[in-house]
Amino acid sequence: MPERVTLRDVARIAAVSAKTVSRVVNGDAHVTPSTRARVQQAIADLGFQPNLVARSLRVGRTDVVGLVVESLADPFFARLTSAVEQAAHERGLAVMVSSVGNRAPERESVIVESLLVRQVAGLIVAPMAQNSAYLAGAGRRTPIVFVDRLPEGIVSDAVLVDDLAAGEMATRHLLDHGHRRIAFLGSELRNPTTRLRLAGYRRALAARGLPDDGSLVAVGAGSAREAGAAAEELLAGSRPPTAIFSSNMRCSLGLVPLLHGRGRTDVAVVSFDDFPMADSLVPAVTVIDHDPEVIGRAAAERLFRRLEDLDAPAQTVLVPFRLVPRGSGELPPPAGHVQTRHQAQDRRFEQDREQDMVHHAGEGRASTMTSPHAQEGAR
Amino acid sequence: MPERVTLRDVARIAAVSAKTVSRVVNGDAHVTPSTRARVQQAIADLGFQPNLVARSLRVGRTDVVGLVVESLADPFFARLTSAVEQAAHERGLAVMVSSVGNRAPERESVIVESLLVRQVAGLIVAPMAQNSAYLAGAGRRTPIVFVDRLPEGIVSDAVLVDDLAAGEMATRHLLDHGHRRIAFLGSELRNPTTRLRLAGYRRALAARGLPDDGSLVAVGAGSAREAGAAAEELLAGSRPPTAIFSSNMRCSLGLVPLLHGRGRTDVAVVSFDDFPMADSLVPAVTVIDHDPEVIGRAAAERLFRRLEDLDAPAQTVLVPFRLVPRGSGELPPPAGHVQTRHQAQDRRFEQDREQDMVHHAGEGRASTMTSPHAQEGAR
DNA sequence: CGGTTGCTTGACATCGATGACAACGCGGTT
DNA sequence: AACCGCGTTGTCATCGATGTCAAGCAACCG
Repeated sequence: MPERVTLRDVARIAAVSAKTVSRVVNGDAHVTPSTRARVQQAIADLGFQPNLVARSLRVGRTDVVGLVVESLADPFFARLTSAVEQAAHERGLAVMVSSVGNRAPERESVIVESLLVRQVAGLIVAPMAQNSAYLAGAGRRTPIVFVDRLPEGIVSDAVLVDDLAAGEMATRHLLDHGHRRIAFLGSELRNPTTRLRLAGYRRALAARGLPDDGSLVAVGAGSAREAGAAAEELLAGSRPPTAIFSSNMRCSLGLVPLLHGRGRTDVAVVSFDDFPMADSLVPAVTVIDHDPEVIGRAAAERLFRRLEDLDAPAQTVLVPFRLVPRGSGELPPPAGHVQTRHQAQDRRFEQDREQDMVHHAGEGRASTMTSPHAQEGAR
Repeated sequence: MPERVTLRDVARIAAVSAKTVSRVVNGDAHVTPSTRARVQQAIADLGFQPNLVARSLRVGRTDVVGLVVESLADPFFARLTSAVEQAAHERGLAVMVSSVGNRAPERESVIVESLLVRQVAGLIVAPMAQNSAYLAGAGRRTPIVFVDRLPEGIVSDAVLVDDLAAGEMATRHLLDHGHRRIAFLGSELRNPTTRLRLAGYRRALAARGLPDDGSLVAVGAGSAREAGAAAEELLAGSRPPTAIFSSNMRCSLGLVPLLHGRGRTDVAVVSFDDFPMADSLVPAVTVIDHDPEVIGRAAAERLFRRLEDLDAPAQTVLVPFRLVPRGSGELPPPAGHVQTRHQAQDRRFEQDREQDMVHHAGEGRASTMTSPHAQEGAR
């Protein structure tokens, strides 16, 4: 077992003090070229590598950022993680990831604490817990950026897509293609994301004066399988929907195979979240695309800036989304259901919301961006 | 900014020494119930949380494992990461991930070193570099488990699928369905995985006395797009293949959409690596399925055992794979090409290799498992 | 009742690096 | 020649926890 090489070993070989070695290692200018060379030679000879744990203890902070997501097996979070990792790496920071698992939102606080005791410099959290107030204390020491979901009970930096506007756009897209019975398929309602997308769905219906038919709203599916079952039930109803807005990827991964399996590819579908192969199916699946890489990078950048200025007011960053028409969302309702037909058929992207939006949240109140931005979607 | 609470603060409040607080925190039995209670009270009052960085410095090792993969955006590695993270979490270990990116295998050593200086307790590495000998020195201090690819130039623990046997099985499957002109689609040949799968392909052909036609081997595609282009070229040849063995997911994600786009779904396809939606396409895609979760967990378990016994001989663990027939791999060659037709049509899994194989590598030589196991696949 | 055992508890050094501050050497000034 | 200033280098303490070892104390024994 080779011995560990420390600063002092190098110092001894180079016949200088440990402090001087430290200076060389850290690129301090106050070292004469000759000593510097001697030290560097000794470092090379011994293969010295500084112990970042010791440095972290001394300087009181690590160069590690913590990332808490629901599941790394979920492609959305995987790509988000990938982007965070890349951005961090560019700044010389490492990333510790922890996944909460969709079973137990209450595990979130345990996971977060396990990162905090490891003295991470900052945290990026995709909150599962209904209320993130428990993080308020921690957030005073360790900056936290929330992603994907707006945290409740805490004012902090956040990076989000405008779920309400996106939900509204998806629904309006189906309305524009003549559908009047549009179902909403979603996961747990305790998830704020689902709630906002549902609110967008309802807003779009209301804008056309359509009733909000509770029998068309199927929420609670925790897995793709359950989502498929929920969809099956919807279609088996007495007045089945002619179109379905699937409000997240998990739902879509349940819904789409079901439709194909049952030969019901006549049902129009818009999926929130793009997914692999969505464009190879027949018909290809129309999606709301929001790029997890963009979200991840934005969150990382936000965190970096926060690390440089701990006292700036909290900011909420909204990242762009767009609707990608591919076929499934442009299917007409069956004859007898058709009522009107709008344009927007051949445009590659119905709307590309190139918002570079940055909102400044007030000191004292939670930042909110639901109302102002949901409006813009109107086309 | 709230002050940092340390052991000594707790000690002062509880009127004991720092050491005693340390004992309570670490569950040391040699503390009387009454002092223990007093200390616990003080800990609770102050909200003390131990500083793991300081502890790590003192005990000389962190409770973090490092994971190096090609790309977290790749679902295979994402799921592998997820499994590693879960297994680690169960042991109270954190995970630092770093992705190398497929552009620059030479970055691998930089990434590995950035984890080593952070004093990770162990490493799990999916090697990109052609030669991993540079890790030999590091591996003496920090245990390393290689996954997915057999490292070259170093003897170490490894967790792998038997790529050669799997490549052979995929090819034989196509042969069994009457194909005689079978193409091989793969990424860079410097990747040992690709090389082994190609070797399996050739072995299967040779076993039937078929020539190894170089014009049917398309390798080098670095992206899905390139794989699609390569496939297009194959099909445009004068004697095009009637079947294609796509040797990894990236290739499949290029190949399959291309075939659908060109209306060439008559070409038989077996894909190495399952991918989302593979079973919803028409025809559904026959795949060699090897579970990244199983690999990840196996690698983590291997690492844990290694951490407990640093001197045991290196082990190579082979994880099971299976061929999942779904349609695309069972397509017959077009009339005039048909020669024979075998059975094995309706069995759900052609073979489920429930190997729980553990190989013990000799001390002095690289562990190899290519020859013994490739044989078993014969059916 | 002295000595021994056994348990609880504390003093101190230590892990490896770095911040604060001082000493030192050298050249230039008056 | 004594002094000053400046840049290089070293000494020492420190970050927060834990291993070592010994002191302190009670019970128990002969």
